[in-house]
Amino acid sequence: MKLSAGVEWAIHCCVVLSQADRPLPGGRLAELHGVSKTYLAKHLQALARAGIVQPSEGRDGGYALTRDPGGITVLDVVRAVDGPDPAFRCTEIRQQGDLAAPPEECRRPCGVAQVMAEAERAWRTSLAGTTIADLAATVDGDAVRAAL
Amino acid sequence: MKLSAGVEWAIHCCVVLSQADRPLPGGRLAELHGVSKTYLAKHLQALARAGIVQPSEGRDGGYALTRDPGGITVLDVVRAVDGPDPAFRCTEIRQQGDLAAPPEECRRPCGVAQVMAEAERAWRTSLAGTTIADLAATVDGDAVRAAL
DNA sequence: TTGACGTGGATAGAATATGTCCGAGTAAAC
DNA sequence: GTTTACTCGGACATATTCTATCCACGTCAA
Ligand code: FES
Ligand code: FES
Repeated sequence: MKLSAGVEWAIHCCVVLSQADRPLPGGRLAELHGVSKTYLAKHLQALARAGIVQPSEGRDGGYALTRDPGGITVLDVVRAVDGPDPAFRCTEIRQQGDLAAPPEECRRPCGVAQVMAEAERAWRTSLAGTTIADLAATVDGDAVRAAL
Repeated sequence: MKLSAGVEWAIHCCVVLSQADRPLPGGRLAELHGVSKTYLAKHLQALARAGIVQPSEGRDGGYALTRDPGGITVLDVVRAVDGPDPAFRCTEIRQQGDLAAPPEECRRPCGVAQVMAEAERAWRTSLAGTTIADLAATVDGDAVRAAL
């Protein structure tokens, strides 16, 4: 199991944006974290599609959060960047091969899939318990604002 | 985030093995589930390295569980097949770029990394709460044993 | 002796993640 | 209103990983 590296970038960008009072360009956000401008832009686009950040074009444009940092959970960002697909995908192998179960036993989802789904639910619940505002409180907000 | 498809194969194989009273060859396990023999063999080797199954070589050889199904958790199988690396890997981008935090502020792990680690802990805890024996109780054991 | 089986590595192909590029469009400045 | 600089957005390569296959070898039971 592997999570896209862009997740770390995106969350940190959201924390920085929560400290800014005006839109920040994608290139500036990349410089602040020392990462690829163009690749970060791709993830910012994903955040925009998810409705987490609002892009403004033209000169002095950039990205800004669409709502209060306390209303954006870490899960929102992770789902936007990494995609909403669950990590475990059941391919219904119980219906294939020599010991294929009859269809009437497959109305209920496979027990294995249920366990994996429950675990992912716990994972998402944990991520949803922290907001960008919570994370912003753990960093030096003054230093971030001074770097604008 | 994506989980290896071999995880599904491996868990189902462990459930089948819990119903068997003698070693089952890897090729037979593949036929039972209708999957690639050679690729499944690779995952079975991973299970063997993790000490979950015990291979027996030579004629009439095969794989058997090393301990009671009640002592093997789903997490054990997932870690064996998918690897022990955490899904989220912090690259310490807070120490890079224009707003690099000074080292004295980086003694504690980044708050973002803490949140992600806590979520993965919840995921693993959930997986560790179910054993192969629990899963075996949800399938038709008679049908499996009849297919031997 | 023989045949079946697991082990490990080497080897392709497919899918995905990562990184880069340039054009269309926009808003500010003059 | 024109110019200009700046932005986003998607299309385009590259690298890494996952998936799948094959073969040579050692092992064990019949
Ligand atoms: S058939 Fe997919 S998890 Fe059991
Ligand atoms: S620096 Fe890696 S998660 Fe914050």
